[in-house]
Amino acid sequence: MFTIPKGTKDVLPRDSYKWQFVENAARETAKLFSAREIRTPVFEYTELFLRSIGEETDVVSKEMYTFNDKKGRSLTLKPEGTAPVARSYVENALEADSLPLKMFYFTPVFRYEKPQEGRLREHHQFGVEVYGSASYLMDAEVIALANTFLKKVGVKDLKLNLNSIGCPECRKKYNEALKAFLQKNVDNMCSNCRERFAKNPMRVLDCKEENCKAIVKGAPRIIDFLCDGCRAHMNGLESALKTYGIDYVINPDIVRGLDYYTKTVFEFVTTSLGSQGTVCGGGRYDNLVESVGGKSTPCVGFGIGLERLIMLLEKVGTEMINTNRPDIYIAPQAGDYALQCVDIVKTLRGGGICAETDFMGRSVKAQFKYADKTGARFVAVIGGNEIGSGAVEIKNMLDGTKETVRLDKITEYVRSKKQ
RNA sequence: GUGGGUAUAGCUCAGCUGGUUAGAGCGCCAGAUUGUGGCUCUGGAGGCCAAGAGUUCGAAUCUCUUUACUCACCCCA
Repeated sequence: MFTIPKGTKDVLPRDSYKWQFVENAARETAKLFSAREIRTPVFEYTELFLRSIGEETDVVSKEMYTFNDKKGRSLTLKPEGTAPVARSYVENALEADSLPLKMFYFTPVFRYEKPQEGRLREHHQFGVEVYGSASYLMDAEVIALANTFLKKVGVKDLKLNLNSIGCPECRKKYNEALKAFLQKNVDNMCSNCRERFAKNPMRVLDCKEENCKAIVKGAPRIIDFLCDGCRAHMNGLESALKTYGIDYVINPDIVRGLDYYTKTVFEFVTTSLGSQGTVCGGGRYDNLVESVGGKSTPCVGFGIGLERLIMLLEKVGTEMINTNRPDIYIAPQAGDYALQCVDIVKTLRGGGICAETDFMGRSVKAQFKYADKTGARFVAVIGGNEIGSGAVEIKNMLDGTKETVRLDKITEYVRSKKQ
């Protein structure tokens, strides 16, 4: 017996409607905001991710699926969706299109991690990336897009956490201040944090160790060290969010783990998913395009984890509309009528009706059960009476009522009733 | 990468201190008189009890190893 690789999941026929529901909502929302779809390959040259995400990050340093192809080129399965879009933007000179350019995508992303609740080695993201605008209005727009989508899909208890990690200039000052603050307690921190202190002191802030939590209390916050430009950006974003009517909390602790972020960072977080509560993460990355070889271009974007989102919807009991149901099931009264049923089904399908019939030689009763389970909206039995009279009783499976319809009018009948 | 936990039918789980043919619920299939679902009742199919080794007269049950899964840390979606 073969088993599925660790950290991956099949989407089964009985569940695929959930994905379709979420993806349709995402597409509709993207369209509402005039974002257009972009598709990039599942793998890229490894160098792209080293440059853009940052070699010191966990994602790059230990989580990438990297391999050599037959010509010895180093390729990597995409560990996130943003860098490939940046590569494509530069490579295809998309700045020649009118800016701002709003894009969205669906993509699998691969990270070699230890799987747990809400964390997989292959997961899927709905992502949005907007290029060309440095305005805080665009940050708000992108957040509003995410918010609209999440609302549309039916999640309620998500909290928007907002922070600014400044530009490289303010961050440098902040790191110095933070180090100075932590200096006296370095010896009392956990071993992880001692390392973090040296490499990236900001990471000490979200340590869960009680000791470190205590040490960190009262630490300077990046948000207090913003330069005038970054501060104005943040203030502007806040007022724009108020205009959109989107609630948020400033959370000085959120620091995204990818090096390309600047200024605005945000997360939509839930408490219903255990410790993997981040359903959507994003922010501004004004230096990414340049680091990938293009000309300096301001950008904002986010990624939403589809598995986590669907898990959340299941948990809070949101109804995901199942569109994978036959409109009508045509049941042969006995095997002799199978061909007549095929003929009727053929006609119905020609008219755009999703029609199904028996392929198992089952009794009428068993066919009704089957039709019920597949969610068929109507059922009609075809036998001697119907062929003789040219009319059939069509049963409405929702309320059990029946109506008599002429055999050559079934398509019109179902079409008029099905919406 | 670091720690816990769990492995028995398709799914969720019972199987007490080791004792004969391994159980339930759900699901699946089929019946409950004549061509009609959802409720109820009856019957049926389906398990090398994760794998390997050991202890024992005897192991799903005890011990060890392996593997898988899972949760938390880390990181992220």
